Amino acid sequence: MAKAAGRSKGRSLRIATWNINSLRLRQGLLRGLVDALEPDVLCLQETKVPDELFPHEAPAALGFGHVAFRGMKGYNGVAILSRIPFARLDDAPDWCGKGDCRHVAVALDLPGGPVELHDFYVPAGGDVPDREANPKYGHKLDFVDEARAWFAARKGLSRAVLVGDLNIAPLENDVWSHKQLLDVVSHTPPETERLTAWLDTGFVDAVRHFVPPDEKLYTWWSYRNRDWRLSDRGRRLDHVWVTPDLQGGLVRHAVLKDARDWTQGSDHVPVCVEMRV
DNA sequence: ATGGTGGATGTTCCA
Repeated sequence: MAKAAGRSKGRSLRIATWNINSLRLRQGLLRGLVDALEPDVLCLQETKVPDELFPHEAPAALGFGHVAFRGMKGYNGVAILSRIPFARLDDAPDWCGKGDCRHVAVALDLPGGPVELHDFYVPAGGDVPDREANPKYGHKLDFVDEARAWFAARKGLSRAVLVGDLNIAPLENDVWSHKQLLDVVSHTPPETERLTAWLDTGFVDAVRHFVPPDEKLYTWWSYRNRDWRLSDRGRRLDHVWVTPDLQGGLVRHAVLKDARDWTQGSDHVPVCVEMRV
C-alpha cells in the first residue's frame, strides 16, 4: 500500500491480519508481507506454536518491538506483532471454556487515545453442518454466540478494531457460489446469521466499506485445488471490523492476493486496513 | 459422490 496523503485528522494506523498456518514454518514469509503492506500492527492466527517456543527473533528483526501471543502445541494460536506500544487486555473469557488459544487483545497506545484491538481465530467447525452429528459445528456456533453476547454487553464500545480468521463468509459474494455453499460449513445460514449478529453488536465491516457487496471478494482458497486462481473457488473468511466512530477515518484496504502464490504459502492471504485514529 | 492438499504429530487429527 502507498503512503497515506496525511490530510485527515489523527495518526495513520495500518492493521493487517493473516492466518499464517504455522508461524514457525512460515516466519520467513513475514518479510514479504511487511514489504507489501507496511503494517503498524500484524495479527496472526493458527500460529501453532506453544508460548515457550514462540520465535521472538522474526518479529524483532522486522521492527515489531511489541508482541502478545497465546499459543498451544499443534493447533490454533494467535499473536499480535506491533510497532506501537500496547497494554495487553485480559478481561475476556476463555471462550467455551476450552482453553484453546483463539483470542488475544491489546490496547494500542496512540496519541488520540487507546485503540482496543481484538485478534480472533474462530473454530472452523468441521465438515458436517449438524450439531448432533458434528460437535465441532456446535462448538463453532456456541463460540460465535458467546462472543456476540460478550460484545453486546459492552455497550458503547468505541475506538475498537476486531480482526481475524472468523471462518465464516457472511455475504453472498463472499463465496464463489452462494447456492452451492449454503450447506457447506462457513456459509450456512446459522453461521452467517450469527456472525452478522456479532457484527451488529457495534461494529462496521471495514473491508466491505471499500468493496461493494455485489462484488466477489475472497481471502482464502483451498489447498485442494490444482489451480486455485483458475478455479477461483474462494471464500472471504478473514475480516476487519471497526467501531462506527472509526468508520469516517477509514483510508484504504488491501487483500494481498499475490501471497497465495508465495512458495509454501498459507491457504489464507493477508488483509489490511488503514485508518486515521 | 468423491477426493483433492497441507501442517503437526507420531502410527492420525485438524483444516
